[in-house]
Parts: sequence; C-alpha cells; structure tokens
Amino acid sequence: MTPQRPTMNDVARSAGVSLKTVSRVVNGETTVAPDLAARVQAAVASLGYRQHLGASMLRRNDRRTRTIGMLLEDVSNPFSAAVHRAIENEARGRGVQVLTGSLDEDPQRERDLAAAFAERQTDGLILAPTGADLGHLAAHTAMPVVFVDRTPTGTTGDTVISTNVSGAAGAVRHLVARGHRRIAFLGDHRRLSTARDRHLGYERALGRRAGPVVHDLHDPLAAERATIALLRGPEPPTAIFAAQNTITIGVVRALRRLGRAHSVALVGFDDFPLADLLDPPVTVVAQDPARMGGAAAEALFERIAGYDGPPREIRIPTTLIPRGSGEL
Amino acid sequence: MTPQRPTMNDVARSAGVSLKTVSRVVNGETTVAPDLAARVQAAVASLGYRQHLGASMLRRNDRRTRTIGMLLEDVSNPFSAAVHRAIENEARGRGVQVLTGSLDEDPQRERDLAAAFAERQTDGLILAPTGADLGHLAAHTAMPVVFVDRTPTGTTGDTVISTNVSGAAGAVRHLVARGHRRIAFLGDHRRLSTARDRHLGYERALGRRAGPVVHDLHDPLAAERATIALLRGPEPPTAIFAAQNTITIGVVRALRRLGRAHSVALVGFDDFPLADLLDPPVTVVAQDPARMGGAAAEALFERIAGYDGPPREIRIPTTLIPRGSGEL
DNA sequence: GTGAAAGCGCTAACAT
DNA sequence: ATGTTAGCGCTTTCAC
Repeated sequence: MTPQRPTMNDVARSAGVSLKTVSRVVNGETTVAPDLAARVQAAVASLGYRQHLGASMLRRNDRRTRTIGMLLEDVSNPFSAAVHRAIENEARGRGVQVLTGSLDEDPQRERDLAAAFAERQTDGLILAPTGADLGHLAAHTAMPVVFVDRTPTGTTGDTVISTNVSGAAGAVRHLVARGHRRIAFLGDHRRLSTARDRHLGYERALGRRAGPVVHDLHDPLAAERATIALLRGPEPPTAIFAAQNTITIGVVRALRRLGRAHSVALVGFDDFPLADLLDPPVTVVAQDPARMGGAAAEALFERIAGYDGPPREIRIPTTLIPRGSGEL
Repeated sequence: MTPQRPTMNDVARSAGVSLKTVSRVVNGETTVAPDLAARVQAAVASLGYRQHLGASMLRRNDRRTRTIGMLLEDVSNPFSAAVHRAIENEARGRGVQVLTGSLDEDPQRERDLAAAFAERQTDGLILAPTGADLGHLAAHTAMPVVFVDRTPTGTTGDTVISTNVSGAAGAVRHLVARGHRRIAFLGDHRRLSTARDRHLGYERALGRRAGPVVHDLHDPLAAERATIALLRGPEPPTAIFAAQNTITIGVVRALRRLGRAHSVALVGFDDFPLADLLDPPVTVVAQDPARMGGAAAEALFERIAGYDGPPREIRIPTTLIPRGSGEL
C-alpha cells in the first residue's frame, strides 16, 4: 500500500484539464492559457508530481536521456577522480547526469559496462580504454564515444590525450642537462598507449644512450621492487624517469628505504598531491586532468548535438615542475 | 538516415516468432522450445539487438532501473573517491550502475540532484548530506535514501558514520599522554555533524582544559592561515588536533613554513595518501572509507529489496595510526 | 488554444 | 509452449 507516485493523468484530473495540457505546461510550452497553466501548476505542486523521464524519452523525438556514461581506470585514483570531476562540471550546466564505472584494466568489464550503459540509453560515453580491441563499440551506434587519456585500439573517435611523447622527452632531457647519463625508465603496461608514448619520448631524448628499461609495472609495490633491483644491480642508474604516478610513489619509497633519496635523481610523469611536501620534493611532468576531462566532455556534447566531422585528436600540454628531486 | 536500433519486433519478424517469444528469450525464461530459442538468439545476434531498459522498466512490475544515485561532497577528494569506489564494488555484483554527483556543500545542488535522480527513477540514493534540512527528500517516496559520513537533518534513515566522538577523543588523549596541555582544535563547518562530533570528542578528552578552537575552516589554505595565527599568538599551542584531512594538510604546510614541524605535535582526523612519507610522518585517526561505502551500499540494497525496519545507525570504527607527528 | 487518439518498446495478464 | 491484447507514462499527430 505504498502511496503511488502521481502521473500526468492524476494531475490532469485534479486540475480539470486534459492530459495533453499538463504535458504542455510541464514542458514549458507557451501555448497554454494563463489560467489553465496556473491551475496545472497548482495541481503539480499539491500532488508533488514529478515527470517520469524514462517514459518521456521513450516517446520523444530526440530520445535523449540527458545522461552520459564515463568509464575510467579507477574512480578512486587521483587522476581519474580529477577527470571525473571535470566531466561532471561540464555536464552540470547542461542538466546532464553522469553514470560512472571503473575498469581496473579489465577488457571484459569495459565491454560489459559499455553495453550496460547503452541498454540504459546514455546519450554518449567517455572512455579511458583498457587497451583491448574496441570493435564491440560499433554495436552501439546511437552512443557517441570520446576517448580520454589513451588512444583507442580497433576503432576511432575523438581522443583527448596528454602530450606524452614530448612531455616524457622533456623530462629526460631535463635529467640529461643535469649531467645524468645513466637514466632508467620505469613504465606501466606496454599495452597502454600512454606507456608506449612515454617510452618513445624517453628513447627520443636518449637515443642509443638509453639506460635500463623496466616495463609492465602497475602498482607502487612493483615499482619499489624494480627500483631496488636496479640500484643493487651491476650498473645502477644515477637518475630515474617514472612514467606514471603510482610508479613514482613506489620509486620514492624505494629511494627512502635505500637512503638514496638525495643521491638518485627522479622525475615522475603525472603530478600527485603532496609531491611538494616530500623530501626532496618530487619533480614531475604534470598533466592537466581537469582540462582533459573538460575537453572530453565538450567534445562528447558536440557529438551528441550532432557534430559529424572526422575524429579529432585533442592534445593537452604537460608542464615540467622542477621541485628538487630532478635537480640533484 | 541513421541505422535505427532494432526492436523486439524486428527480432521477432526476423526469427519468425511472436514478439512475446523474443521477450521470453531475452529475459531468460525457460518456457521456450529450444529450437525457437535458438532462432531468436541467432536473430538477436545478427541484428545486434539490445534490450531497451527504459521501456522494459516502464512496463515491468518491479519497476527497477538497476541504477542508484550517489551524492558526495566532491568525487575528486580522496575520501569521497574511496567511498565511491566501494559503492561501485557493491553495485557491480548486482548488475547495478551508479549515477554520481558532487555537492560542494551546496544545499541547492543537493535538492536539485536528488530530484534529477528521482526523475530518472534511480532505485535508491546514497547521500553525504550538506547539513541543510532534508525535508524535500520526502517527495521521492519511491527512492530509499541511505546517509553516509554525516547524519541527516530534517529526516531520518539508515546512516553510516565513523566513530567520530570516540576517535577524536582518542586522538586528543594520545596527545595528552605525551604531555601536551595546550592542544588546539581546528575544525570544519560547524553545520556538519562530523565537525560537531569531532569537536565533542575533543572537549570530552580535555574538559575544562580545552585549548584554542577554530571552526569553519574548509580548505588547506584557511587551515594554514589559522595555524600560523595560532602559533604567532599570545599563548601558542604545543599540539594541534586537525579534525579533517584537508585541514591537516594545511597545518602541515604551516608548520613547515614556520619551521615548527618537529616542535609542534599534530594528529589529523582521516588518513591521506603519503602521510607516512612526510617529515615527520603524520599521525592520524584513520577512517575506513571503503568500509563506509560498502556498508552504505549494502544497507541501501537491503532497503531496495524491501527491508522495512527502523532507521539504523552503522558506526565504522576509526584507528589511531601513530607515525611520528603526534609523538614528538 | 485545447483535446482525442495513436504509439514509443516493452512486459503482464490472459488466452489458446 | 506460444501468441494476443492491453497498457506502463508520456509525447506526437492531427483534429477541433
């Protein structure tokens, strides 16, 4: 015996008008006589009527749910969380809500969640791809997709990425200019375009003089172990370029443990909170996740509005922030 | 001339069966002859058919959208982000998606977003209240609400909170046990139940000997300024209890600037990433945001499933983590 | 300016 | 086991 939520019909009966008149008032059409409109408003207020957006969109011509989907690596990591917030900010002004999901680098979840969003008729999707083939997205023709942080595999679309190659090259050149010759690269899964691009920048900066390279690190612990192994190895590097923020943190922990924080230089890709309060403060190539999320959302809303040009690549510049660890 | 998304009718025609048979197959009912089912599956696959969840829920008896809403202070702050992730994890196993929003302490946004979610027929809502009156939630009778992090004003419901009073009291007693007698309290907006409760714990631990108290700080900068003012004041505290993580960070910055990081003790409420890598490492009363989010989601899904008991208060214990700054 | 009828894509209830 | 009819809450179309 729950009190049923009132429908337009209830409002119409209560106001003594036709259903259609209520619909007109609720949708702000101006072709309703003022007195009728007032009666309808009163009935809406007294019954606590709220439009049923699902039913409305079902019949409507534009078929918009005013909802978009967002799939990132992990909503709880600072980079993803900042992107998320920026997307929300763009959506807010448009009265659009955001469905979110974390992929944890799992292509299966990527497929399932994209499908779950499509079943819910989200107007569009912003996706940080896991690196797996995205051919399955073609099934959801009504849902434009914009990629963020990483370039897609097996499909195309507007893509918002950092200037990974030049940013990484700049970081490494910064170390070279400080006299370092043996500079290690610690990187994320090679499957990811970000890891590949940052490695490419590293190689461009060093050429044949490239130092030890460790790939496929993905959490601080793995990075910490890799760092320790490198520094205890036969030809220890004098500087380290960490291609991702979780890796940077692992390297910091390792240098601390070995008491080498002030003797081995470090530059990390992607800034992180409190990097300036560590000892030494950590030099980073900062990305601009807020701008990335904002640009991705803007591009998506253009697509939703019907823009039909060729796929665009939007490159967000990175900034080297020298704080100390890279200037030893 | 977009290729229209196929409907059940298209599938039925293509498979040579009735619409209802397709519905049965799609919904996994077992009362369909194997050969017909196979034909339907084939047609579904070849047309790329996907169920329209909105239309389905409109007609269905249970009227579930398999979507919940989540409104936190700011999805990009680490505490909210961890709660978010835990909620997502609970939802994931149930095939439920999560709509998210940031309130920025704005009661207007709280009202608007709750209404926007209700219009979208979310099955329930998890809310970290801004502190304003929540009487408006009564309008959305079909949407159960569970509160997280803060207790609600003007309404009741299941609430998941940290043991704020005892956690704060424990932190302050920890400082007292180290010999501190002049202990300052730096807190968030008094409107918030968390700020009030932590202040209460502080007072319980100190009684009449309570030190200087500063309320209504909300960002690191305000906390930094307040700390500097206190330490330059007539009777500077020997220890500081920071009642929130953004405040803690502001205090750390202030102590650094004044060169007092090793002479003024600090305990913060709520842990934060890299607290252990600062100098000195920051002693905190850690909350368990993951457990809070998980408990809130569990409670909500029980309500959605029809549980109708009285409002529950679920208290998640805090843990004092001595790292150095509180043991000077 | 207002309303009646049709129907969006789907499932419930009731046949057969 | 399969199909038919009605209708969820709403907007469209078209008549008045």
